[in-house]
Amino acid sequence: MNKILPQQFYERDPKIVARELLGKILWRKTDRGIISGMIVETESYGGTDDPASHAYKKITPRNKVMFGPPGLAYVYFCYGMYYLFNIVTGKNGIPSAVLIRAIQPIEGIDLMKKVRHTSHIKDLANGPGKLTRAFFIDRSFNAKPVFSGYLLVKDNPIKPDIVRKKRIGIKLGADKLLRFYIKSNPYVSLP
DNA sequence: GTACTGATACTCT
DNA sequence: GAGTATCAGTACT
Repeated sequence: MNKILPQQFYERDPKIVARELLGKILWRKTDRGIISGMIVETESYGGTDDPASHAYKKITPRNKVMFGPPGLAYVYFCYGMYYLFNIVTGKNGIPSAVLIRAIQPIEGIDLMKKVRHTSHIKDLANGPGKLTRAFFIDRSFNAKPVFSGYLLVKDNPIKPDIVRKKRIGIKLGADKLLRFYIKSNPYVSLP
């Protein structure tokens, strides 16, 4: 069994954490079974110099988790239908987070197919809104740690080839190279 | 195969 | 009251 990544893993610059999270395992226990997958795509948000970050302007009730201690989940509701799953990084008081954008399914594929109403494995979690549905993630996970409980990130010894690209779906700060994904992996959301 | 549009509800101003 | 770190379906070529 792979080791759970410790809280100190997240207590670093979000750009480093986003890169090192690639290839790691996202693990979820539900009352309908175990779900797991490899993280294949992430984006880094944060610092006070990133205009795309929710925490760019000031602290609000919604984004206060980003200012808190590292290793907590930041689940954000967007476009009326979708939850986006982030992990808070950096030291306590510094607002930053890593958005998990895509997962390669490993365990619980049949369960994901039922929830997602598709039989295409590639479409199960190749996008931030899709993966939260496939993993049963909702707002109740906001501010919950990812190093204990029913939603965990585990270590994985592989060393993937990493590509660095522009971020997706945002307006401000869109040209920053803060999106990372595993090279030639078919499960990323966009090439 | 690609391009465009509507759905939808929560949060901050 | 407006904007949003998106997805899926429809309409084309």
